[in-house]
Amino acid sequence: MASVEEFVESAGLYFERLGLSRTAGRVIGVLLVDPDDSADAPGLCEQLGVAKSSMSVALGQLERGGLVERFRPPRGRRDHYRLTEDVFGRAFRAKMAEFTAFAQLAEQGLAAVGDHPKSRARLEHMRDMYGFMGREFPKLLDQWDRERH
Amino acid sequence: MASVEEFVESAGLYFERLGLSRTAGRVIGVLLVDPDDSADAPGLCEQLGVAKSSMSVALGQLERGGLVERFRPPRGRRDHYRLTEDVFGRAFRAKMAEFTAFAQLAEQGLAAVGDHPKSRARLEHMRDMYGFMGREFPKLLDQWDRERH
DNA sequence: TAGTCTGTTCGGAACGGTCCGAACAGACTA
DNA sequence: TAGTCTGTTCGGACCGTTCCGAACAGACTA
Repeated sequence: MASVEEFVESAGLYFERLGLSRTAGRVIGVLLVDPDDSADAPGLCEQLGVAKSSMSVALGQLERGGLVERFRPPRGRRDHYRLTEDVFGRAFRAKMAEFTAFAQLAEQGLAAVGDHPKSRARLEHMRDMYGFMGREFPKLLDQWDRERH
Repeated sequence: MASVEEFVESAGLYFERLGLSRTAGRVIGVLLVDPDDSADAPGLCEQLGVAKSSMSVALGQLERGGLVERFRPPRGRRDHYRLTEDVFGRAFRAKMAEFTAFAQLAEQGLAAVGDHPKSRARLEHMRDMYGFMGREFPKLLDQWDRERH
């Protein structure tokens, strides 16, 4: 119940629900508990029992998503990967984008629906609520930054 | 760009990313713009071009998730479905649960990892940040309720 | 009771996403 | 230049999910 393997497996599950692939999620799990700050692709393949091609696309996903960054030590031959400084800040900002996207979806609905009062009221409620969250959530992030640093 | 069909299709896409099936998402789209407050299963099948078996499982998902509720008009023979009063409140609360789940994932990591300072610092940061969001987000919902009603 | 209507459950088909091994491209070494 | 190492891309296989049509179960009507 407290082994690193189990944690990595859980992380794979959790991050998969965020839209990542299972492998990408497990990579994040490894990087979270790794005593070193970084890992390299062959090591990750070995540790997770995954082909290097799959690892390549998983790491590409993570890099494009800004969750992981790639670097190469001086005089090194292979890339290393580590979590970006504010992985979690980024994850939260992605959530925020989701809020504004839903507000826009409501706008689309308002543009499409006629002038039925109930429909409009529903969609306006949706727009206002997601808009409110989209505005307030970043403030929460700022508050966290202030209280922490 | 402003037709109801397109809106329903968009809604299907958007809610699919929240973990619903495509069909369930489109059902929500229909219920959002429907001038009446409700729809019945045969009508939804007709409108979305979907088999009634698929509709049955989609509506079951939505009902179990608390997004849609089922009722039967007096002397009626068939069930009707409508969005629950605070669909969006529920959606936000689900997000909140996600936050606390990630805080717990961090706890699991802390229990599994040794005493490597960097690993612990990362995981404690994760735990604290998601914990903070899990505590503060409900307040945001309360604030919204107060300002609105 | 037989017939009709509503909704659920089941087995199989279809689809999208992920994975693997192999081929490939570029950088470095000898 | 030939050989080695690292990382990417490609085609095919696999897996889980969602869908459909059909069979089923329950409530109501005549």
